[in-house]
Amino acid sequence: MHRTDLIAIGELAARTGVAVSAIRFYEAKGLIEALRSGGGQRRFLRADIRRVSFILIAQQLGLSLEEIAAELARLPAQRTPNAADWTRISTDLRARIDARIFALERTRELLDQCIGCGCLSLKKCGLYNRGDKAAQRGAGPRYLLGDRAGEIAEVAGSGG
Amino acid sequence: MHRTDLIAIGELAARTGVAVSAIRFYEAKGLIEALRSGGGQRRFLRADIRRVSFILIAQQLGLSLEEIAAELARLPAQRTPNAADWTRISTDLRARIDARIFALERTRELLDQCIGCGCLSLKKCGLYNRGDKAAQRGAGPRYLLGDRAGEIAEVAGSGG
DNA sequence: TTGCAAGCTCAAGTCAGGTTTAGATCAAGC
DNA sequence: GCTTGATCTAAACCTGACTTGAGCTTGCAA
Repeated sequence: MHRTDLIAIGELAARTGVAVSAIRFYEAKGLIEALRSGGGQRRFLRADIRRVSFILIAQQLGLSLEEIAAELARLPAQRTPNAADWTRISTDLRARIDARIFALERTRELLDQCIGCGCLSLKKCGLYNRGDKAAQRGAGPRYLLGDRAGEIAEVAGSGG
Repeated sequence: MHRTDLIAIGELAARTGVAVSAIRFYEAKGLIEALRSGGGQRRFLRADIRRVSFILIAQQLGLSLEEIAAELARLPAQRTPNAADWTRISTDLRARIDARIFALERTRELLDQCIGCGCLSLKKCGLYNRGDKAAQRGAGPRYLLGDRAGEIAEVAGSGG
């Protein structure tokens, strides 16, 4: 542990490619924690570079910040995720990807049937009927309920 | 053409499973058009049931309302999309699905490599380096730039 | 004719994931 | 000691896709 083990927010930003404002935002959301200098400036551990990079990866895989926070909360605070942690987490993530691929393949099948018939029929079209189910889930913006990525998986999974 | 060829907003909502407020919203955005009754209430053509169902399907495939509006604008106004229209459009959509599946498969490959090594390394990790690129795209919420669904396709497509 | 569900408009609110701005303070080099 | 650049906080703003609410009108059936 050298004295340079603590880094400023600007360096963390530079190292991860994330904007300074985003890092503050992540801290506010509880995804990362910061120590403070005498003058009140944030000081991060080098380990936080990995934490932030994990956030970026998980985001790419479609997790919301809330879900990411939940994953990170399972790690010992302020510790770099080690190989075992990462294996567990990334195995979970892989299952998500598998589900999304499966759902898209199912969507493609349905679409192929649609291309064939050209009907866009409310009664018969598998694609439409999935949308219909989604719409009947109740109030609230469907977008926010996860219909962008998650919905397709769920509906296809439940046998449309 | 019976006299019941025109339907009220409530019926359109019921037939499509979309909230009345959402239909008004779509009209405001120019995705659909409404005639008006003597008293000023909206009256839709039955064909609009198909238009709305198309909106739902396209949304499931990740198109924004703006993109959907663009697709719909290419159709003759107030006409039911016919088989030829639908074939063209759905073939386009199929290409999108293919791209997304491909991108996810690539992501899965990278993740599998990661599971093996457990490094989460900034230098070596394919997943992380993609995130890094995304972060460097400039200002604005990455989420809104299409990184939720589109980004993965683009980055993987451009040869990672 | 009355009663009430369904419809109308317009403005404002919501949610995620941040960015931007303003005005003040800190840290470091010369 | 001074200047300059980095950082601080708090609040406002942004996009997309809607919903909610207030206050008022239509339309249809009994």
